[in-house]
Amino acid sequence: MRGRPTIYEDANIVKKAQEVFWQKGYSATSLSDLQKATGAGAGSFYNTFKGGKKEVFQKAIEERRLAFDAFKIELSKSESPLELIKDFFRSIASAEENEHLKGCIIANTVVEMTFIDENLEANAVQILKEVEQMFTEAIKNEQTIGNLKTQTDPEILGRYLITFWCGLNTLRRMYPDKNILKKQIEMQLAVIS
Amino acid sequence: MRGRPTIYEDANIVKKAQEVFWQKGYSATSLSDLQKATGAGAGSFYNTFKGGKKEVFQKAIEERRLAFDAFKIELSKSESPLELIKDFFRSIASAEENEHLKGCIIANTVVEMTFIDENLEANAVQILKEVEQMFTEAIKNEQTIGNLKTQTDPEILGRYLITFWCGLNTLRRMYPDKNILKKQIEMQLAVIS
DNA sequence: TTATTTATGTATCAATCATTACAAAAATAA
DNA sequence: TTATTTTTGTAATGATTGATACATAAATAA
Repeated sequence: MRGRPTIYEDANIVKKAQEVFWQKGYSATSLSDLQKATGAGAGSFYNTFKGGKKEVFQKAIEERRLAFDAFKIELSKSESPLELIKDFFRSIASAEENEHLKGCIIANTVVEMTFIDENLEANAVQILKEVEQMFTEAIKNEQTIGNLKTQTDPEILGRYLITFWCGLNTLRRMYPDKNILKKQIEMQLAVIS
Repeated sequence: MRGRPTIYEDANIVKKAQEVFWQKGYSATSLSDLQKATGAGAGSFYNTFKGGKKEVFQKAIEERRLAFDAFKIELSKSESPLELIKDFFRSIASAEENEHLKGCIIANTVVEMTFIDENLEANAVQILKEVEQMFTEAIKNEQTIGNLKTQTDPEILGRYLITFWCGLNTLRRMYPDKNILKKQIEMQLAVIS
């Protein structure tokens, strides 16, 4: 390969940019913020991402989708997928305060982008729907096996969990407190049993 | 009273500005947006609100708090407060698509302002906590009277409802569909019975 | 070595940002 | 009428926005 070697790798820029977007959202994050966070100047930045700020944001969101996909694979290998999902919720309680305040970047994006950018909005909604689908299928399977008392439509229960996930996204900011969150999470998970 | 008469009344500017903030949030709303929406030019605008954009936003949020307070008074007069609260949730389902996409301006603000403006954030969180408190007390009363089967701590159930409220704020955008929302709302309200 | 290619750093762009300055308009008080 | 007060509209402010232009650095291929 010819040419001056790359210092600022794409993946690393996206990773650093994601951190900023996660905290401040899309609109409130300036290119100056991104340059400070990634170290890359305007030259490198626009050389790597012709689409500018928006493209990097999209990549940051896409990276998050991959994280969900990885969890999905873990789920498919698990002997008790629903328990894994429940533990996923439970793990929220013990997160650091800073993590509570950041919340879920996908849910944040749905709220922020509604009248701002149709594509970014639809993208984020789609990811949440995929997560919901993951919940729904896990519940459906457990019901089929006979591991669940509740016979409520798994579609409703899946939506219940994604609604909870999004509600938790705000509740964590209201109460970034381990004990409060833990109690709340256990209470809501008990509905799926 | 001396001086040129006011064309753009404070309350009306706030009302029109609120509509824009509700849709686009704080950061993505420019003063140009507000001037277009309110009709008032920079002169009138800064003459009325010395604090500029931020002050108008605060006033818009405060107006929303007043709406909640009005509901609280209605609640105190009602013979079945909990049922009124439930109907409040049920009424969400039949809102217009545009209303779904706007969501709850307070919940939106909590999400948007976290790392942007400490005061606006804390303000919005406080309002959500007051609404939660309203839920909690209504539930507590019904339990005392003996109208509720569930003996779960009313504090937990109040938080359950505010979590649902915030979750719904995102779910409505995922599914701005009357039937889907209605089913979901009934299912979640059934927990409080 | 020399030509070519790619990445980087810096200067700069026009556009927009929130805000201020200020003169004219439009009312009342004297 | 004239002085005073307040609101309004417009022009301008300096700062910041996202993005581009371009020379230079730093590598490989010929």
